[in-house]
Amino acid sequence: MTPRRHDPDRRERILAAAVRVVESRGVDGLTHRAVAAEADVPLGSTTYHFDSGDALLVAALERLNDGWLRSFGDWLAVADEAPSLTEHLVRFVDISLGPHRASTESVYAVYFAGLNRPVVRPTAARCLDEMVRLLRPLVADEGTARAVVSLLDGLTIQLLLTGRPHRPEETRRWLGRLLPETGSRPTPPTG
Amino acid sequence: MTPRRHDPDRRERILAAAVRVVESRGVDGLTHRAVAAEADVPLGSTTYHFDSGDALLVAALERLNDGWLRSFGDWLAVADEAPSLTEHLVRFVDISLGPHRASTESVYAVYFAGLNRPVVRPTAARCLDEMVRLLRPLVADEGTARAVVSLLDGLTIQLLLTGRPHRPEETRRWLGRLLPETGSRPTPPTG
Amino acid sequence: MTPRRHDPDRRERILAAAVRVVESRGVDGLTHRAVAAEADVPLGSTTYHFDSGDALLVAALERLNDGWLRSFGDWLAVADEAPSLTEHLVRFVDISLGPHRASTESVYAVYFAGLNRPVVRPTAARCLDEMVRLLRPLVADEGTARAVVSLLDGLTIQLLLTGRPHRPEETRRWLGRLLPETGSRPTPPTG
Amino acid sequence: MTPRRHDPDRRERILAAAVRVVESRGVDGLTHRAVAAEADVPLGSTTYHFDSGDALLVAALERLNDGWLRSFGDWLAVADEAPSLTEHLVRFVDISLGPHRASTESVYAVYFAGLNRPVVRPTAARCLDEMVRLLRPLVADEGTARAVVSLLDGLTIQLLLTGRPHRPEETRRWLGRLLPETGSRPTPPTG
DNA sequence: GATGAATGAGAATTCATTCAT
DNA sequence: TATGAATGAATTCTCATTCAT
Repeated sequence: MTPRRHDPDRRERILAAAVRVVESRGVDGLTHRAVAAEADVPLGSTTYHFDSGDALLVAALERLNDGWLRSFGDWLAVADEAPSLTEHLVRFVDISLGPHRASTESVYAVYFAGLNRPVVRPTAARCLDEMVRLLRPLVADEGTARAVVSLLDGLTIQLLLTGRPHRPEETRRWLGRLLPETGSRPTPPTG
Repeated sequence: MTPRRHDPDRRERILAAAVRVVESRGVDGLTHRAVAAEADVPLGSTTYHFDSGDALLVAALERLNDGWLRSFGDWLAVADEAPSLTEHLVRFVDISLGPHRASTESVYAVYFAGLNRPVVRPTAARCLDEMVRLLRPLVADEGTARAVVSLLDGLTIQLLLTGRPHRPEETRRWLGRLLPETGSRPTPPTG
Repeated sequence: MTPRRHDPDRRERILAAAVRVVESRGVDGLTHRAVAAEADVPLGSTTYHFDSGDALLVAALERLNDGWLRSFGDWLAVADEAPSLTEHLVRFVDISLGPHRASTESVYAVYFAGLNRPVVRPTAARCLDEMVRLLRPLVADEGTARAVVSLLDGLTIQLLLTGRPHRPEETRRWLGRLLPETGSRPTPPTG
Repeated sequence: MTPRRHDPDRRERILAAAVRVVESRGVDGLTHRAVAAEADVPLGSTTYHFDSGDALLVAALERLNDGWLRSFGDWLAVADEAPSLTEHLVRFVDISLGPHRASTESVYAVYFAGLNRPVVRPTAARCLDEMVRLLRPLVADEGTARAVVSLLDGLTIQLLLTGRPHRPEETRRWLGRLLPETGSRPTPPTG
């Protein structure tokens, strides 16, 4: 480890390292020690900036979520370039399970952490709520958005766990049932 | 701890204790020591019967799955008493999130443990595949079964994490889209 | 923590906080960090004003002693209003173990900290010597004063540790043996 | 550290080492690490036998007490060889502060620990009660025994802390006031 | 077979202190 | 002068696993 007495971005570098640790070793592998090694920083430095394991965990998972939500938002932002929302989402699943599989696994690991540890539950919940919020303007109502997110989550988890290849035509079939796209514009939110 | 020399059900009791440990402390809390304490058995006894941590983990999660699958299977077995399959599944979600919430949380913890640890991935996959297999005879085809399981999983996880109350009419609405029950009998599997 | 730049009483406030920390968490709980939190002051500020742990410890214990000695002195100052010195001291024990129990425990913690840590030994010794000095004018000679302080200390410690209730008539009985009050005035110090 | 796979007296040796650590470094210096080093045993071995710091502390202090109480008991057992009980106790103080000063300091450190930490309070209380019990048959009543123990404790603490030399004639003077030895045998307990 | 004991690794955490600003 | 940041050393504790009996 290079000694570095004055290092203004220390906290930032630690956090980035924490994310990399989660991505490479899973949520359980996130320890102060692992992060210190990954960030090339003394152990005490990690505990200085994140004084408890929970603090480190929550910060890392928040950042992971942010990245995922940004991707999702960016993707939805160009939904109008696709033939249909269904098609656009099918493609999202495809990418999530293909080139982005690693980060997809990490995000679903956040859900897991949320089930086991009360401290991260808000983080996991925020991720879900935010996905719904991003999807909302493109569909008929909030219930639809929630259902679509549920189906996407359930499908993705199933495919991640069973290792079966993604069959876009299946995804299209079921998403289509939830999103009967009539050609009319989605109803804007009333609130 | 009571000494108990000739104890033919030792292995069985350890396993039952392991399940209780997972249910009460989560997957991360499953350690030889915790199980030994819960089973009122010496530490060495747990390592004798399950010589690695993974062995213990997998055995416990398999058993958890079995319990869950049995519930699911039993529930489906009386599906014909319900007004419709949709209605029957809505009710299942209701129960899962209500009286059975604790064991529901445990089962989803198995899923996500599967994401983090390769050794449990087959266990988690088996659970999903088995749910599909149980549902298959009641729906049009295997794809439908998979989609229904996905939606149920996604919905349940969403409700567990956000803490929102279950709204049966919403669940009914979306399940109904996947299961357009026409009154005709489901197509039997062709295989 | 409220930023507070020009704060002339900073040192004073840190010291007062240190005393509160000793009273609430014991001598072992006295750390720079705990004091910083209690005083609502940055950590660096505590190390600036008290550059070593020993300095902080000694300063806090000195102040604790001062408070105790002031109480003891004030009490003795009105000894002539009591029927006898014995009676007055019995009452002091009563109060020490009753309403003032918390601060009594702290002061005896100072004594014993003196046994463990050479740096505080002078502080503890000063407390004892000062009690003797305060008592001296009211009794026959310095030896008597020392014996009375010894008995009071021994009794108090015994009652604190065993949790037995204070029996004033017992205290009166034994103090009376050391202080055979004949009605004659105490011999003034010869020195 | 010599590896020693099978070591039947391991626990015993750890405990003995713990006592030596308390005697040499004080109660605060008693850590698993220090004990491991002193006992020439791996760290894990100390945590195996005494799984918490409190367990180690209590065990060590109990043993320290036992040694002290044995000395005190042995000393009292030959009280009839002395000119008087007072004289015998004066001599005990003399020895405690002289050749046995180190172990005397340790025992009073147990008192200290009792004030600060609830877990050792019973140990400290037991020491006091046991001293009273040992002394009881030699004096008029239990109150006398308690008073004598109080005075001895108070005196000893005072001398340990102030560093003043023991003045046997003073001790004799005050002990004599509590123990007006009339030559008659002490009243045996009525219980 | 069964198990108490042993062990080494690694976890979180706390801390006094130093240093750069 | 004051202080946030940094750091290295300790501490407790938990654990999976191995081993001798």
